[in-house]
Amino acid sequence: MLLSTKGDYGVRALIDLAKHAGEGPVQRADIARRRQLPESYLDHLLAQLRRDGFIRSTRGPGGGHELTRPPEQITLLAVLECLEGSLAPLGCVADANRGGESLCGQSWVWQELYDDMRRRLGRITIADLVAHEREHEQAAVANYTI
Amino acid sequence: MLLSTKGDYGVRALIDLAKHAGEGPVQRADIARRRQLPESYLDHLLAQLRRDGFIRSTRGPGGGHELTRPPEQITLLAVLECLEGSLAPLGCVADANRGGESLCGQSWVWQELYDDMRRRLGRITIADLVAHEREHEQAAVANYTI
DNA sequence: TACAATCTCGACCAGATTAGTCGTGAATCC
DNA sequence: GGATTCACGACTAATCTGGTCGAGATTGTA
Repeated sequence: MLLSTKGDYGVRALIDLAKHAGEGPVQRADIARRRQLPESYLDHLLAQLRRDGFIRSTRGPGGGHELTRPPEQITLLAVLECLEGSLAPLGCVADANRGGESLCGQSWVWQELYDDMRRRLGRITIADLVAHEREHEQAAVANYTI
Repeated sequence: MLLSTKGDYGVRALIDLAKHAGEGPVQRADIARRRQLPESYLDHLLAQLRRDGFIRSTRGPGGGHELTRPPEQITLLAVLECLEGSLAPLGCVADANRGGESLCGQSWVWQELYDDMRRRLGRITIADLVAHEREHEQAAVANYTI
């Protein structure tokens, strides 16, 4: 498994924030409820996202979390590397890409795959994910009214 | 990290067997020495490869391990799925691809990436890896003689 | 038949990671 | 002052990783 729930949950949380952008801070409890995430675990993920500058948080009544940038400027790649660390498929590929040295046997295979994956994830933004989610809602509504 | 050392070591072992195909059984100790793997750990990997029909093993003096098929017919995909289980990047993708049900939020992204990776790995065989290794040896020798 | 070489298989283990929970404290608003 | 909300670190249980070890089965050879 390339990703743990950290990446998954974290992206879901950012989608939620993006969807409520411009409405003031969004509370942790609301994110957790809407996205079905354990709130106290979400806390850790938000902390990481804050440290890396994806969100800003304010305390006290009416406080909560907000994106620091428009969702069009937040790539899936950046978010996942923030929450998961390197996405390299194999240790030796990660080493090599951090200026390390030896590539292991089949790493030419992995390097290609890795580069391609990063390229793709670098082109997808949180805004894309929100758009996709909205489409699905639309579809659900359409089904409903027929 | 998508892969653990299991996949890595297992592939290395199969490359070794492919390189010595037609010379009779290859001993675990020799594979371990040549490929720099812990022998008793390699034991487990060979057991798994045997259960899945990639290799055949014989005991007693002169015994060892051999490929059951020509290396051109063994894909990297098959080997890795044998040793690592599903290569799906995310749990929900694995579920969906085993006839499961719900795909999670961003899974359209992952499904595409996953399909592409499987296609690629399905086209690479152990024979390709051996060829690649031989080339590198050639290159090393060439450097030497200059 | 004895013995040595090999694989076979399961038990065991230490350390890391994952996926959390919980509690205390700090900031903020009323 | 009290309620609300985030901040942060300690703690935990379960699982995975990357092994080691030992007793036993099988086979070739002298």
